Amino acid sequence: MSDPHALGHPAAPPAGALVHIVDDDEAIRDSLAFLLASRGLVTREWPSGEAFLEAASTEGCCCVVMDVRMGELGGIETFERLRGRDAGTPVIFLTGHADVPIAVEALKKGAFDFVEKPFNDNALVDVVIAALAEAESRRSRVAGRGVLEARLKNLTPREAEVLPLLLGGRLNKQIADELGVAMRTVEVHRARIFEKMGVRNAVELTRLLGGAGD
Amino acid sequence: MSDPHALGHPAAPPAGALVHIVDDDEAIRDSLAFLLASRGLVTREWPSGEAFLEAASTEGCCCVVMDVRMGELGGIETFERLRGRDAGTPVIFLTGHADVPIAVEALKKGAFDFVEKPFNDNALVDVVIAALAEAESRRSRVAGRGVLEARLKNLTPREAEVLPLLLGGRLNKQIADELGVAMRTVEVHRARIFEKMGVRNAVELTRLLGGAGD
DNA sequence: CGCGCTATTGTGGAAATCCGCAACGGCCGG
DNA sequence: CCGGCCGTTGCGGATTTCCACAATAGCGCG
Repeated sequence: MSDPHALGHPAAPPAGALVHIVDDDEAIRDSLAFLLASRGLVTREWPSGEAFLEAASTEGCCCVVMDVRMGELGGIETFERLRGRDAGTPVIFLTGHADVPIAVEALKKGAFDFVEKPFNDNALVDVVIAALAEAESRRSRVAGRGVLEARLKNLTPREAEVLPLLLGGRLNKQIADELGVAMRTVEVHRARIFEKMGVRNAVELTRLLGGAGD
Repeated sequence: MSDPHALGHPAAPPAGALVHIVDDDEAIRDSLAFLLASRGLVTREWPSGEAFLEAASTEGCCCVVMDVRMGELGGIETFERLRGRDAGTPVIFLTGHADVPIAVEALKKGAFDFVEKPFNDNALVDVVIAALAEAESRRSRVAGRGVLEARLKNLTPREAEVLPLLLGGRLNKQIADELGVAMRTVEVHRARIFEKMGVRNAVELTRLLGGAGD
């Protein structure tokens, strides 16, 4: 097992972070919870993939440590269902069986890491802390995108029509010709777009949206 | 083993594509070469990681199919050295030993795929073709970046100084104040930047460079 | 020394952008 | 019916951007 996204030794976990432990073996769950708690991490135990999916909230900053092999619903399948509803939560798989295709599949599907038992305690905790940092990073990105999308949704239909033309570097005169309106009208739309998007000019808007206004 | 980056059934490989086969077992090399040739792929065999690194050119569109365990220089180490000099060539690892940590490590280090022997012939060919498509895609991206960097290098020192200010959405007057020059001077630099970067206005420039002018 | 390049600056004029103020018409909901 | 919102347009004026033409000074290289 390797140190996955090592940027140096992982620091303290984000505030309010939670580690979900999903395993049908109670002894293992408890043992993991004890280990993580001894490093100041808050955990929540789940006896099955179903239980986890049914009742766990992954809204706050959290990650999942999950066994690959479980009763009805296996770890990989649980992971896929989780991704369907929340793709931002990092998942670390544990397995007691050397199974390369499963490991490859999990990682390619986006699992954060894949750990064979028995594992080194310190190394696993480091992976968990790194996963929590990644979870926090993903949340920040998603939040920023949400603000942007809300602002875009606040544009009127006509403003939304002008936006890509504006981002294309067109003159007001050209846009007016294309839409069959007066140049003054384009100026009004333009000013309203800047105001709603919280920018001062076309360059700031372009930096904010890049190619996303197409 | 899974279909890695499946976008549907992989099409024909890019023109001029080459598959490097790196394995110290000659029989396996020949067998692989035969299989890939039967699907119209051009191959080149290498008996060791050293031989491959020393004499192989990875400039054109190509990918590598490599055994994990080899004599002196192992597959993973060969891969790391290759990445040090050319990070764009996709590498597919083959292994006859179930070894999860190695698989996890390889994928996390950026390997394209990891395949256990014995493997399904058709599936392996599909992975190779997908890897070649990925190689082509990476080359296009790198080429585009090269053109951009050449243009940026063509700017005079003063122009390079004005660029980030321009991309920050600043007025010519503000830039002039900050640099302690006349507004006319800023206009000249600005016009020269547009000309050299092949754009017509600040919006086009911003789209081209995004935040990269900082 | 002459040439090319870089950096700077001024003049005058045109085009583009920005915007306050004002107004009109249509649509929708309370 | 009235008010709010959307879309449109005009006027006049200010600011900003763009640029042809012209010029100077400094530096490096053949």
